[in-house]
Amino acid sequence: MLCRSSHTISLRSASSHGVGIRDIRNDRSLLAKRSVIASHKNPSKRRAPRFGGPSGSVAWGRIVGRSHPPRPAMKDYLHTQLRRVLDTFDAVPDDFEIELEAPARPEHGDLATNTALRLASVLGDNPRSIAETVAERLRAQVDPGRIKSVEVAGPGFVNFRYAQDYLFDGLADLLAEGDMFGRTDAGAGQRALVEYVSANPTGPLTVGHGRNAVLGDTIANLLAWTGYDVTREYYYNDAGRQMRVLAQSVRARYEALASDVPTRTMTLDDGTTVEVPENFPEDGYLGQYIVEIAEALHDEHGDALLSTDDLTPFRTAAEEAIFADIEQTLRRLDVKMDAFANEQDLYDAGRVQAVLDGLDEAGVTYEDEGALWLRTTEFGKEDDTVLVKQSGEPTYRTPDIAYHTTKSERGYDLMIDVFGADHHAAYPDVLNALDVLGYDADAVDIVLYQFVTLVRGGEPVKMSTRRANYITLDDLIDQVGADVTRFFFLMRSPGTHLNFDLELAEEESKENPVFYLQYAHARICSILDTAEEVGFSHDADADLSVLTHEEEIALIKELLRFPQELQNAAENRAPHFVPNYLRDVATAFSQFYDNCQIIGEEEELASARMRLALAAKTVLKNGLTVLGISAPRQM
RNA sequence: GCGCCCGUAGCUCAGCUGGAUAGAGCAGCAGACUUCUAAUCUGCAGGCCGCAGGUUCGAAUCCUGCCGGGCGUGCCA
Repeated sequence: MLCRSSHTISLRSASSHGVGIRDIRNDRSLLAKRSVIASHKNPSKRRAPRFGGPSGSVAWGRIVGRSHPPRPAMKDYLHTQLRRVLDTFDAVPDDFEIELEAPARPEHGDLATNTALRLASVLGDNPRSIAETVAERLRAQVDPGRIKSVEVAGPGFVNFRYAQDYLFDGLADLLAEGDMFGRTDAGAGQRALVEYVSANPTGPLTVGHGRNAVLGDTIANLLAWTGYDVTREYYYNDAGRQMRVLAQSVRARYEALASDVPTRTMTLDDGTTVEVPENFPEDGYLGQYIVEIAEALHDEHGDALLSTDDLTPFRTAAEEAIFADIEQTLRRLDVKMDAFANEQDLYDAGRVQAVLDGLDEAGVTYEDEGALWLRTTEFGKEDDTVLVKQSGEPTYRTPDIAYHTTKSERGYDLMIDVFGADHHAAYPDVLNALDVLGYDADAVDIVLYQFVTLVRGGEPVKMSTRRANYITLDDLIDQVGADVTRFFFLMRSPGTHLNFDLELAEEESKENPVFYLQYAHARICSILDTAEEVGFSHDADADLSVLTHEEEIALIKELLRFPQELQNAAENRAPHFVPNYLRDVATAFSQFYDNCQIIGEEEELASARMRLALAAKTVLKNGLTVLGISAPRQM
């Protein structure tokens, strides 16, 4: 009796006039989250108001990408110069792509190109001699104020060395830009939607959700820093089986509180047993938080809810309580959301129906064994996929497709989904369906991350989701702190399986790489303060050209890479580039600090070094900000 | 079986849109604090880049086939 579908699709009508949705439940969740979907009920409108808008999206903070055109990067400059040279060769194809990169070894210069090597077969000449010609022509046209030398080396590389004035100009720009340094405009004028977390409100966030949240939040930051107008969105399923079982779980606990209810013994997957109230669902949620929600309901309503068959009060109470918990956890991690979207609104707005109609019109669905199928075999899958179950209830995939159509219609140029590896089989269906329905599936980009395994002293931590005796994301933050948690999730590529050793994280938090970065920042703050206390000062027109020490030059070069690093990280959806780069910055600063004094030097040099230290602090601060990690003034 | 991810130093991982002598952190060994934060720095040691073929002037990187681990392959989400 408790087990009624919220959404029943009649297949009889599906085959002829398109499916109809009988929505038995009209009393929508009372959640404070207002929907982004409700305002897009009209599918014919392909363009939605700019983000925020009448949807009244809920936010607790956002970063809006402010565009700040940087001075043309050296890479771009040399790219142009090289292109001009290549145009003087007849046989070079127009679409030949010039590659410029920073060599691994400093003796190979600051930038290098393999152009001659790659042209050897095309031009039928040996790479060395092509390189000589290219280098010679470049030398004749390149601005000596920017490029000090153009040399041929190795098998035929052309290596470039920066003129020192270029470095000093760059450093001055960096300082002038301050907390804007690093921002670029590749995404200017474009809108991006990043969907992440998207955990259903059935329990506390897990460590896996944490990886998702931190990855998504940081990718959103990166896009904002590269000029995109970014919206951060959380989607959850509140209309399906999961929430029903959740409500049933709460109800069973509530009944046990309100009256004497017989218990029964339930056997779990791992063979252990647990005593539950008689009416507790077979696949119910066993966590203590369910009991607490039931207790709160009982405190408020007494036994009054015993008489109703309606699950709504239980579901609503659970959803509200759990979402409050989830938001609290996300806040601790400084994970920001602009908007929430839910499944129920998609039904209410007719969007699920519209998808089924559209797919039907496209002829990619059929009815069999009482279910409605999507012909995924035509997209290269082994089997077709069920869209609507025999019970008349759509599978999660169907509203998922509908949700993505609403994203497209809201006019985003780029849509990123952050999914756990367990979703990799599902998202191709969504993309293919979008394509069939006439949406631009190419604008959707999926970031898949591998699972997190908690390890203690080399041994995997045994966790049972069923029992809810797992270490939650909150627990993890309690143990190692928000900064370490974020950093750990960000320092490795999403594609690699993450072994999170709790013992190591607790014991060695002092040795944790995140402290290395924070320490460098704090140290700079202290150095600058101390220098000022003893009477040194610096201002914007300090002469930077006195910075000629090897470590000073190396540090400047490292700092100037920052905008490009952020851009690479954003383009590749690879947040882990940033911690890796920042470690190099911190190292370069420490080496500078080790070799170069401020206090005790003559005033001009001291001022210039203070400016350089300030620049390093700026890059560390900005980088940590992108990562959502604090940059303390002292440690 | 099929699909996707992973396999690099003792450990955890970068590097993978092909480039020059394969890197970092931790662990190990040896050094550096009367000096602006030693949570730091310097040096040493540590590698058939899972295996075998192939493509290329050049392969950790691309292709094929194996081996090993993970995740999928639900009318669960």
